[in-house]
Amino acid sequence: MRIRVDVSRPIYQQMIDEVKRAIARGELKPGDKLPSHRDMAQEIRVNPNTVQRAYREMEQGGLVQTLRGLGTFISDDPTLVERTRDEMARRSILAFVQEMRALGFSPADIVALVEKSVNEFSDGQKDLRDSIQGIQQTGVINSE
Amino acid sequence: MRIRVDVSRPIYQQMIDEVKRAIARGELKPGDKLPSHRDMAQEIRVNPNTVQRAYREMEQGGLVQTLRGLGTFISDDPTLVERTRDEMARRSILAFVQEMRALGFSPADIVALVEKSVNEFSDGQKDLRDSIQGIQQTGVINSE
Amino acid sequence: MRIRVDVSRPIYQQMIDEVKRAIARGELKPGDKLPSHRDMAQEIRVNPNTVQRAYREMEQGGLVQTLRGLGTFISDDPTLVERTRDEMARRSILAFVQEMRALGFSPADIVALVEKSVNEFSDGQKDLRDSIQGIQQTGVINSE
Amino acid sequence: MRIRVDVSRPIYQQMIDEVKRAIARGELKPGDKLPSHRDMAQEIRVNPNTVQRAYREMEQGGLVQTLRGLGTFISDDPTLVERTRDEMARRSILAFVQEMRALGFSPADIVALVEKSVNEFSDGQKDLRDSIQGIQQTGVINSE
DNA sequence: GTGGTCTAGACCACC
DNA sequence: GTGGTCTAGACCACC
Repeated sequence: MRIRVDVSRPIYQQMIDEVKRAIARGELKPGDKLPSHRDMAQEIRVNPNTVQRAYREMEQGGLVQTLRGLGTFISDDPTLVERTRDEMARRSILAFVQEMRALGFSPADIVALVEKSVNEFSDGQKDLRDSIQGIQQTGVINSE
Repeated sequence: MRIRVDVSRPIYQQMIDEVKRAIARGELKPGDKLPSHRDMAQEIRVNPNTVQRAYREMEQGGLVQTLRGLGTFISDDPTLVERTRDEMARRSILAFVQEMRALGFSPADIVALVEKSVNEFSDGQKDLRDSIQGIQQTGVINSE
Repeated sequence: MRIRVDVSRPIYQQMIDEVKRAIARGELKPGDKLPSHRDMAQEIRVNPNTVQRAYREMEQGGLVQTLRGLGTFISDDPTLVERTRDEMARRSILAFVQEMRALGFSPADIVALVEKSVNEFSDGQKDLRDSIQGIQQTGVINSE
Repeated sequence: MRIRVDVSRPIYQQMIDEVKRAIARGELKPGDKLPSHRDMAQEIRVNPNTVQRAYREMEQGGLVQTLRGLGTFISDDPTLVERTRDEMARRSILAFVQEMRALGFSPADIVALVEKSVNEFSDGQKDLRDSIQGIQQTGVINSE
């Protein structure tokens, strides 16, 4: 048996994922300005260096553009939203299918279960979301 | 935009989830003995009290049985594996569908993508698993 | 012959029993707030962790509800008082009948003795209570 | 609300009660010899002074007789068993009726409930006893 | 200020 | 050696 305890993903990676998710969902649009790393750091109560690292890696990945003295902006790339959405979706699907296979579900089972779940899933989503005990949050920032 | 940084789920809950996953996958079978809380604590480098709390809550949830002086054992309940598998699957599906909907995929999209993914999915993937998840682990224990 | 010396029930279990008794007697009502675990700990001179454990187990048992940052409250469940009263009564009766049987009294004796005692029992006895039990108490808290 | 936590009755009182219970049940008979206080202390892992105090108080209460150099013996009083049994029963009944009244049961309720319980209560007693989670024991001595 | 988690470590009961 | 209880105290999240 294997028991794993993760002490939590590195914060800068979590931040990158959150930005990607926001882009994919349309909550952040190309051209939008991110808070300065100092502001961001203060709001989510994280070391400014950590934010800077997240911004730096996002820049290297083409996700954002940093203009000295002006700030950091979501890249003005017309394919960005699409690409990000696909990446996030691919990751999601892969992890999901792997987990379900590991639990012993056949491909047919998985499809059937998702089909059933997706249909029951109408407007009540937002409410369902809160009822998931899964994720504890440390800091939440609300810009826009 | 919302940036969330999770501090990671409580260790004792992660431990419970890992045990549930192991049961659901058949890696832990009814009657199997878990390491003593002291051993487990040492191996995953966590305080014995934390392990004990995980064990205690699993006992209260009927997942394990504790015999004083003997140890803690996976419950010898014939429905346990099935029930646990179902619970884990339900959680997995719910989280997945919510994420995909948040990314803007329609129910039909989701089903189609899962269908496609599931078919491409052969057996060699087990190995890919560890390299993908990107989860920073503190301790890993391998018993049995 | 058997001489037993009990080290006394665990403190957290005694606390749970006391709360159940108070609910069953109507001294604590659904919606009532319990003292914060820190206050309670100080007043009955017990470690805050011990109180927290009692509160946590009561929450898991549906006896109380905990609202983060607000406090711990007796569950607002209409059946709670009734259910708790029944549980406490059942425990009381069972222990009593067992003791009497062990002392060699026949079922008929027991009923007769209780019948006699119950009739002699007027209302002034509430006051006698504390002077009789002979229980050494450490801390007593009086809220409300 | 009142929350009481008893740190446990004084051990010497518990010992006296256990001896009374054993006499009342016929497990200890007039003339029987009790272990020396040193032996008793060792077996139930209690300070010899504590045992000595219990023996002293039992002697003062006429329950036992101590013959220097010979030991401590259950009093050879023909009425002892009867008297002790009555005392234990009276205490039991009183505590029980008070508790039930405090829980809001009417005299008629109490009699009815006891009547019902006593009838369901046949031979399975010993087994029922173990299933009560109430009492934790520290030391158990088995003589005779 | 409220609850929640976690560590460190003592001491006990049952084997 | 196994689990169970408890203390002392740190640090965090949510108000």
